[in-house]
Amino acid sequence: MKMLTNSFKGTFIPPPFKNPFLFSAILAPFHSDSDSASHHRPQSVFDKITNLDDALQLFDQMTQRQPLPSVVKFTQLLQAVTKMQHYSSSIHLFKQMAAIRAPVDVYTTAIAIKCCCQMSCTSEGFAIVAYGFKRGIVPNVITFSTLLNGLILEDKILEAEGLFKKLIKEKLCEPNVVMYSTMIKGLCKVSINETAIALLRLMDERGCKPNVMTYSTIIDSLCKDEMVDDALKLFNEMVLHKGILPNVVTYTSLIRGLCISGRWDDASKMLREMEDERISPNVITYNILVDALCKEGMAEDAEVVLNIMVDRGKLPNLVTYNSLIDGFCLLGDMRKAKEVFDLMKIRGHVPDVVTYSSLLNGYCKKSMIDEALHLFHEITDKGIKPNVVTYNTMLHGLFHVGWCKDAHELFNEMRAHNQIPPNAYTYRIVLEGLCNNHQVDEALSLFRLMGENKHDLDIVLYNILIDGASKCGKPDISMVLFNELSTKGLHPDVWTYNVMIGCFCREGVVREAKRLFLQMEEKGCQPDCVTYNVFLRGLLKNGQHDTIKMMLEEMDAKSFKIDASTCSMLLDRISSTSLDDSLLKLIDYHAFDIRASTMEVSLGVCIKISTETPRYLTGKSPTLNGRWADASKMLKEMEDKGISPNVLTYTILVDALCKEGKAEDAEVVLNIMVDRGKLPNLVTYNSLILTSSVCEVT
DNA sequence: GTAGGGTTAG
Repeated sequence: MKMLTNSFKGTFIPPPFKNPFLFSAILAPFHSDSDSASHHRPQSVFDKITNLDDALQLFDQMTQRQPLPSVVKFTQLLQAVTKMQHYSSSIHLFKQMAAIRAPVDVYTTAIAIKCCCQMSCTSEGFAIVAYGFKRGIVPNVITFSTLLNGLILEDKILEAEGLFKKLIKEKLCEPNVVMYSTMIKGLCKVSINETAIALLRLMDERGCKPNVMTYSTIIDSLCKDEMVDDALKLFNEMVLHKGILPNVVTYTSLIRGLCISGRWDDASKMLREMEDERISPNVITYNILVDALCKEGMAEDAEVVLNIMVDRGKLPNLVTYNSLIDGFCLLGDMRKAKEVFDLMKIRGHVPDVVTYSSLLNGYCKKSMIDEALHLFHEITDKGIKPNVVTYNTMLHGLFHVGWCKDAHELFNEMRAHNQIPPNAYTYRIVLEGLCNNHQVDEALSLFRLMGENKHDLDIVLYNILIDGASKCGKPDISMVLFNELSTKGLHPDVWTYNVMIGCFCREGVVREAKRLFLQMEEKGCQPDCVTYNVFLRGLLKNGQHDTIKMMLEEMDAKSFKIDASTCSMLLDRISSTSLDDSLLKLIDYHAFDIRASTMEVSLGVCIKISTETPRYLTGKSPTLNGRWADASKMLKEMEDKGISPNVLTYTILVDALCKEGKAEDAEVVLNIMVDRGKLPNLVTYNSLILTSSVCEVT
């Protein structure tokens, strides 16, 4: 709080009113003793205050009046300042009121407490309660709800729960629907949805009826945790059993939940349903659709949504444009991204750090490093403060093109200024960047330095290093790191095991890989699809064919799919007759979705460099479904980098084209690969044959 | 006459 007050320690020199008309309007009630004209006034003249300077000057006038204006006038002024979100000013005014013994009551203190809470200083809010006590102000359910909300905003859920229980136990106030809803929000914030629902039941039992906000809070939380079906169940209960009408927020949460679960049809049904109920989607609803479509690589569809919203009179805002720009950047379509960028400026929106970070990401992704660096400097020139995401994006871009020295300098700049401290992602990007550029030793020494600085040494960083060391031919480092996990109190996760199994297989120590494979299950870490694929490739590579059949059967039982490179290896071994071709039956070609996830794995090198970049930052995996333009660009990019496509690369293209019904194009690719001296293999022909036979039947 | 809770972006 000292910090807050310090910024105000100078004397108050009220600036001239920006709006003289407003000045007289506000002062009018104080000049006349008669209130006869009061019913012609709007509800409160304080509503008319639109800027802080006017409010501060008015406050100054009020404090000089004799006698002082009523507590209500002061409270209204304080509320006006608070509504403008000038929380620190509100607190300052409240303190001035206290200093001059201006009247305060339970309403005034509630506003001041809210301001403290909004500034993440809930403890100051409690101090105000104590101050109020001294002046005979008894906190009520609103005061406590505000404090409860403050603790939740600060992520102090346990303390919030403690306060909530104390209030009930000591009968300090009777919780009402707002207080219950606030506590429910806190529980939802840490994803304890079951407890939140239990509290919903409890309040009902205690005779406090939940309302649409209470339900919406839980529905939203379930949606965020991708438990949309549970959310829909609760939605039905609310509407059908409790007769509570959903509103735009309820629908918006559900639509978002359906979108993130990829349930586009259901999302559009829900949109129709809400419109049938005559609830208009608002800007947020539309923005969610725009954003979800962009994240799925459907920026063009998102643009259609944007135009629909304009048609319906809902003006897109900064968030809308930022999502769309990001969407086109993700697609690598910088021309469209720039087009939207220009459009938003024409329509009067000022691009912010998010806008610029997206564009930066787009340039980095396309290896347009000069453009990226130019933009990076332009951001500061425009007076926009780059944030940690901006820096992370730039760092990622520099590593991606192998400019390790520049990346290192930028990283040092971040650390030196301490204005923008690196976060967990920064360290991931830097360590991974160094490893990808064969600088494992640098990565390792940086990592050790971080340990001294007591940075979060999480399992993800270990995974990056273990993998990096192994891939750079330093398996001994991988082993050391893996073995020290337990001394750091860290538990290997499925990634760690996958990386280590891959490491042992690479080194030809299949026995050790197998030991880990068995160990992970014992330790409660279930092998995933990647584990099986990695291990299977290890077995194939090292000629250990005896357990392969069993592995394939296990994968089948768990519905894990074989990825492209495993499949290719397997077929290669079968065709070279060292493996029983009855195994072919175990490879389900129809289930072999080579287009999307497999493509990522097989084109690993390229994808790592480019497509994964933005998704990596958001923690989601890329989807390349139907992104032909991108695929072809990627092919060009890899050729530009001197990486020749191999049989697998071509086969993926052939298969993807076949699955899209473009068998003729696939045949062209087949001819190209032959021309370039890459011989089509069994999978290549199978893809083509499968398509032709389907065509003939239908 | 004056106070509290739920939905969107990198």
